[in-house]
Amino acid sequence: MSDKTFYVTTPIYYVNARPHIGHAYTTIVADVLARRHRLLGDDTFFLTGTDEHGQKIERSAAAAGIPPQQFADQVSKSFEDLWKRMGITNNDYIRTTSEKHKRGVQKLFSTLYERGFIYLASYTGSYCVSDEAFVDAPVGTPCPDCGRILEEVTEENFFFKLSEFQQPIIELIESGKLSITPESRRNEVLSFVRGGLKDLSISRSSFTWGIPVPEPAANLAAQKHVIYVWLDALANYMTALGYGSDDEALFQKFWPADLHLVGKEIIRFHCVYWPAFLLAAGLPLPKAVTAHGWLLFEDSKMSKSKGNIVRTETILDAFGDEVYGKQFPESAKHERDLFASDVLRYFLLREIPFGQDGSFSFDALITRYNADLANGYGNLVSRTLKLVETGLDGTFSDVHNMGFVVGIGATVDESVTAGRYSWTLGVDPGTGGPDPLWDASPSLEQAVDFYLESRSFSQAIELIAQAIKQVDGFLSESEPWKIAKDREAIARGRLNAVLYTAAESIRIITALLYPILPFATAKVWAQLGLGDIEVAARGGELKNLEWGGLKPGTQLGPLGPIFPRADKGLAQIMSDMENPTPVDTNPTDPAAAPPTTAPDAAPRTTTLDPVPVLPVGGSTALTTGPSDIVSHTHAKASGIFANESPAPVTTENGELTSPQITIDDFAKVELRVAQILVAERIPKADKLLRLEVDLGPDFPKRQILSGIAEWYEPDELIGRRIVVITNLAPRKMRGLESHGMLLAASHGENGKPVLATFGEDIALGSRLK
RNA sequence: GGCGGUGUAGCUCAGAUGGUUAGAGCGACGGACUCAUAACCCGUAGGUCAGAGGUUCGAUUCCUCUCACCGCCA
Repeated sequence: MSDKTFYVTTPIYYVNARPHIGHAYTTIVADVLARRHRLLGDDTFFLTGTDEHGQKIERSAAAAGIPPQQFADQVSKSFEDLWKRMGITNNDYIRTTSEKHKRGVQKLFSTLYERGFIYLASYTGSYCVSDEAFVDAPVGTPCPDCGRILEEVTEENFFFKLSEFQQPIIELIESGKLSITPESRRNEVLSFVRGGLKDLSISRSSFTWGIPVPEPAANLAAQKHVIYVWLDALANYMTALGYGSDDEALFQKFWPADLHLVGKEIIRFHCVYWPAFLLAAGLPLPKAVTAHGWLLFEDSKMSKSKGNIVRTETILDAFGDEVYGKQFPESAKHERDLFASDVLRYFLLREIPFGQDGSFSFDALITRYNADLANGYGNLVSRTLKLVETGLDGTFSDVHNMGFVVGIGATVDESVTAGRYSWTLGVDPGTGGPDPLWDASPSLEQAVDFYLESRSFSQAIELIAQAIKQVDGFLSESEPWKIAKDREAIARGRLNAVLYTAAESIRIITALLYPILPFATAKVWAQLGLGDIEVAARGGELKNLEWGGLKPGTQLGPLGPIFPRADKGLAQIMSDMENPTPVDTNPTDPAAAPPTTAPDAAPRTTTLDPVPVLPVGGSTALTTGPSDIVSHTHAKASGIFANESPAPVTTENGELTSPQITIDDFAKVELRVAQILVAERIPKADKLLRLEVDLGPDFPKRQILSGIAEWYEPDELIGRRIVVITNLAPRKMRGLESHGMLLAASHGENGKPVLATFGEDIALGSRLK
């Protein structure tokens, strides 16, 4: 093990939302880097975890009717469980509700206070509950960030003297002491800081779900304060290492971090606030912050309100069971998970130029998998090793090189823009020896290393993919299957040479792919007869790769498919898993169903989670962006809400409401008792609220859109028992589907709705008749 | 409104400090092979390099403007 340490972090994920593919993306990137550094021999620490404090969590927990800690425990566990399923190799899992963390945060706060960077002051302004921040926009208007209505809040708060750090931070960034990538993000941060920094409020007294401001500062304030969630959250990077605890050994060893991986939406917190806190506290600063883009589903941003969030579990289950499980019916679930995780890792890193927003779709995932992994890498391994098995009895007699040079045709120079290189194998059918010209070239490994270090994952993989194609092409040209039919000794020597060249190339390629495909490369490694790839990684066998590592006499392991082809139908399966058909208790006459009229129909319909879920309040997750900005192409709120409106104009089908009906007509309407679990505004929709309602254990939870936003605040609705028409045909509004409507009386001139409710206790799901 | 970015083959994207026929992968079509996971290999796509103007012997690559989309800030 080298003396070098490497400390990489993901953001800690906010437990307001359950994990989705965006979280997995960040975590995968960190895992790839951690694995790469471990195999290089660096003493590596990889941290992830969850961010659990704040008003949003407090409110979501209240909505769920459970204490915040219990709420946080449940969601945090869902993240941790997912990382385990995916074989993520984080060294620790930090939770901001842990005692260790709380003490560390209080120490940081105290340090800042003692050093004179914190003062108490009163402030009145527009406050966004969702973002937990004062916002520079009028009270009552939507938050420019997330679209939720701003509230006026007056608070006596502790402030951090951020304004004193403008110059130091500019210098820090310009000098490169703090590296920010991609370049565009760096420029954004710089221009933000140049625009001036205001002192930052770093405490809250309007809620209690947070870490208390410690003595003696706390004594200054009339009320109890909790520490601002961002100060709380950012400190995790140190508290996980024991900062502020009795044992700071890890902190001494690994701090400062080599790399904070973040989503582009939280770059400012990491590149301005965080360095300022550390400068003020007199602590070393992280070396680099790298921001990645967002994952779009097909072409639109994933968001809860659009219902197009892809859950990682869907991919694990679908690829694991439908692809791997079909090929290996006896395989354990854990093995399937790891296989599917590899597929996702490969896709995200290969398909998306790192730093940019990337498009995710099930079709693209399957296409990429089949083309690169099944038909490419997997097939190459398969055809090569089967020939070795049948033609050479599974072993080689000697090291050969049919003119393959594991080099590239350009000098790797960090000043050179990424993307200039292509890997060229110096195939020399004549001499069979490496072309001396190539010897001076950087190796494929060096080139891949360069790209990985610069976080150009797609280019690193592309280079490897080219190598795979080259070897495949070499095999096709050399036609070893024809040589194998000739039993002459000379032919046998040539067969040895051809197949050794291919197999050794595969070994090198496999070693390079290990951080990206830890599960699949382990299988290939074993098939090559090289044993356990994890052992090889720890033993330094996956670095400084040189030709000849595959020793003559090594017997191949048992062969078998690595990447079974995925059927195109898998896309539909995954899509269905994300969009379970809503259970209609009364099947609707299709002819009566109104057409889906939303002009801007979202690519996918809304999601009603098929498994019992925690109700979730807001919609912002750390890595997915400040939320659900509805595209401007969405139509303005209009008459399509008529069916939701209390105004007695028309029904869903446009019938007048006045004519008499029979008891049979009434019997067609299914009314049931429901409880509102989640209520939230839909960005840029003035009238519409999105509700999730519980109809008791016999029915799935469902989403209802209701045009009552002008009269009801979301929070006052949560927990209320209401009446819902459950067999109304689903209707799509603003890209979301509404499955039913709620009953309300119209009141007064402007038709203010009053929700129908009950004076007595009543079981959820009970039918009104 | 200010600053910045992006706009290249059906799709996803490379690329050029300005210069012979603008590239790759995927998809599609044709062919070949049959060792391999119906895979691999070879060939085919004629795209006004968003639009207009300018600089230049010459621009898709530089400059200006326009349009579209996006980001940061206000």
